[in-house]
Amino acid sequence: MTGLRERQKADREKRILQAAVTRFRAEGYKSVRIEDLAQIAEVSVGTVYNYYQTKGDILIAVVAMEVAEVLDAGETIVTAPPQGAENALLALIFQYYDHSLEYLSKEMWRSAMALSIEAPGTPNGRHYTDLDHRLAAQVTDLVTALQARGDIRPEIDARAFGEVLFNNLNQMFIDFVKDDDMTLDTLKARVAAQTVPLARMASSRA
Amino acid sequence: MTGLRERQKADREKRILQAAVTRFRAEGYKSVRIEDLAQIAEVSVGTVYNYYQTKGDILIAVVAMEVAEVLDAGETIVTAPPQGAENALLALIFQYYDHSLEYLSKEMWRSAMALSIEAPGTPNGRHYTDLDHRLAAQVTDLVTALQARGDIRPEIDARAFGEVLFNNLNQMFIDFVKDDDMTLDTLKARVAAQTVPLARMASSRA
DNA sequence: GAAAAACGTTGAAGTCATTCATTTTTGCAG
DNA sequence: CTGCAAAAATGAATGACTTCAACGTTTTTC
Repeated sequence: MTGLRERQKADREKRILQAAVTRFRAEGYKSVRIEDLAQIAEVSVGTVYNYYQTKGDILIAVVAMEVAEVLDAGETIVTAPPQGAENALLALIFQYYDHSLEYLSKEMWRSAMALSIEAPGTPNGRHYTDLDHRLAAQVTDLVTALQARGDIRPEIDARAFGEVLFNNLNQMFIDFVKDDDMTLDTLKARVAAQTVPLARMASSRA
Repeated sequence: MTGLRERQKADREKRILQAAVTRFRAEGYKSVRIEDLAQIAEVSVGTVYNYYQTKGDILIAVVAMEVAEVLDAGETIVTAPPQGAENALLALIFQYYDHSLEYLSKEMWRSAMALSIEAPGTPNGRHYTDLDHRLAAQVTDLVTALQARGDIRPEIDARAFGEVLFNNLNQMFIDFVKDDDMTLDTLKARVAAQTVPLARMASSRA
């Protein structure tokens, strides 16, 4: 059933994406030219644009793979969160952070974030924003789970609280990727300093 | 003391900036070409680059004017905050938001934000980040003032709490400018829903 | 199996930010 | 007023993304 044409198509797309993953990390998203990717993937420049609408699209495709893994790993924690609001929330957040640089460099994150803000209406912009929303939803899910279990006070608005937590961890991550010198440990320490008091305030037994 | 050369220089810079303010709002930052600005300001393309390092520089100059006003207006609130943590915090936040679209369009905000994330090391990127930090500091200042006055519990870490509040209002503002259809009222309602519970939790009398 | 249709590929051309060698203007000394 | 040095303006050239009309290849039809 897989005609030659179809196979070749899948092949080309894979080669282009593979080239992007490798080169973007090694040389930086900005420095890599479409022509470079085309050459490595053994297609023409025009063909790259048949598979991806813009250069940014290629980056978002790479980011999406990473975030999918992060969401997956997060699901494990949401399903069986560690004891106590504080531990559970930090576990999820730290897992996000630990995963974040596995396939992407800080420069790639910066470019992807800039893209999603600059062009929110484009497919890639919307895609990235959607991934963001899913992460936010996961944090809210965890809050809800903790509430159901009695670790967080029932009168707290899980949605609002989850959003605040996510917005904070996200913004802190932006600060992190903006500063090439900041380490993951520094990021974690700062976010912990912000999150722990909130978690305590929201905890059932103050 | 103002030689001809100096006067002409100031004149040209003003003309370029004025052209930018007008055109960026009317046509969007992206759509306006340097050549357009040069034409309106009656200088050459090269000259524009004598006054501003990049196109982004020009945008940041415009943003800086706006944020300067916002900070100024904010100072008034920090100096004499309304009664109660909740009222005071929302007053500051809403003032930020109400000011935000006075000179800048959503598209301009998006471009400026994208710029600061994408190129954090450049002068304009640093400039924008600096403005952000000053806004965050102002929120923290307000928290401190409220604490000193007894509206917020003394054991709360003003720095951490202020940062969380700012990160949240900032991220929500990003969501706002990313969505051309979202109104200021919707933004305010959402942020209020997130901020009020936090303010209550932090308030001296629960 | 050949012709036609459908689908993809190609790379040259277009656009725009940015650079830089050259030219022009200004300030100043004699 | 003239000539010169410093400062600034100029716009053609460069480099990168993106588009598109022409060409090739696969699939379908008869």
